[in-house]
Amino acid sequence: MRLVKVSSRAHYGLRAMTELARAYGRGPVALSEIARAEHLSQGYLEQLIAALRRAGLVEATRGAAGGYQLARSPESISVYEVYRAVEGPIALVECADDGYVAGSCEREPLCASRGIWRRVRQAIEQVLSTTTLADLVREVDGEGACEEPRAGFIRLEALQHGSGKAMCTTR
Amino acid sequence: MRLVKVSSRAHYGLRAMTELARAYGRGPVALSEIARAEHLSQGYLEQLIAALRRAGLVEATRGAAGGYQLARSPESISVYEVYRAVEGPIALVECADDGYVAGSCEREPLCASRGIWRRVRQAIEQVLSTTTLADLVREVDGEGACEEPRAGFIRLEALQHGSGKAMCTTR
DNA sequence: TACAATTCCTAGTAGCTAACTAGGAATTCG
DNA sequence: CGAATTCCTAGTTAGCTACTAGGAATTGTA
Repeated sequence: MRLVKVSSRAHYGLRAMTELARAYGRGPVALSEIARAEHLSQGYLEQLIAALRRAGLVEATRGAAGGYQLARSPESISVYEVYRAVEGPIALVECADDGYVAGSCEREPLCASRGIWRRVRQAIEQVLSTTTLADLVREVDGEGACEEPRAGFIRLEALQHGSGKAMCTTR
Repeated sequence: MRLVKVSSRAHYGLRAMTELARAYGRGPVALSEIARAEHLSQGYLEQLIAALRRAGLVEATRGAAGGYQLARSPESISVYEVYRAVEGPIALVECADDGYVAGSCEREPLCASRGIWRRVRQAIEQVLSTTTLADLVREVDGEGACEEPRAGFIRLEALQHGSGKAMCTTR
């Protein structure tokens, strides 16, 4: 019963990236820490962060005391980039998507429903590409959230012991 | 590999509605005719149009020579109404959706990813609710498409014998 | 009055895929 | 050396979307 939905890949991937944005400039953060802070499965997160790494958005440091950090500043990474890295291009309906070859649907010239999906897609892309990780973090943590590193991982540690309340999940 | 996608319910439902918009003012159109024109499964379409009827968007005439017609003019029916009728409210991520009860996610105060999904949802709703069936049909059929009923079901008949090319489907 | 064409309703089903889990190899710090 | 990490690939499972099937009720037409 849900028409347009966001997969957990995108949701989790973005959540991981906001954690890295918060820790920007403080060296690598281990995946276990992110998983704990965001209450996500570490194994699953591994796959998502691998995609983010391949896209050049995060850098990994292997071995003990290793972890991940943003490859660029939070101000320069848009949510759209994160989205594409973990999910690929937005695919609403094939005939209104990016790779669509004009004419491959014979109904095309008379199809009255195509136009709207194109516009919806563009609206989504617009919002995603004009918002950066820094925007998201600032929105919640307040001004200066990304600029001046505070002592320790305040945000990360704050939520460690869940109260049993529901977490944000896809479903 | 698709992050945001439109279900076939919405896509098909909208396509059926654009056909009804084209036939507006000419009496009921049988489902078999719509199914043929849009190359959709009639049985599946039955379920979709039932939802549209319950939502008060179409009216049914039972019995022989029966069929469906728009309950209101194409100018007064937004795509958003169609969407909601067949799919329910837009549900991107539970914590950013309509029925979300503030505070039910304990991460809420620190969650930096919520904001963006709310904005994406609003952008989608904006596009959907400012576009009417008449807009869609006019876009494709040209000016006057919905105003002056032409003779016969030109548009409906035009595509009856498929050339074997791929049709617009969800996948 | 039959019958053909339609709407209406419910239940089932099959295949896909998202969301994980498992297991282990490679790397690096202490 | 060993603990902690990243890295990689191959399952697995449960849910859901997109149907199909079957039949009852309604109504214009011959």
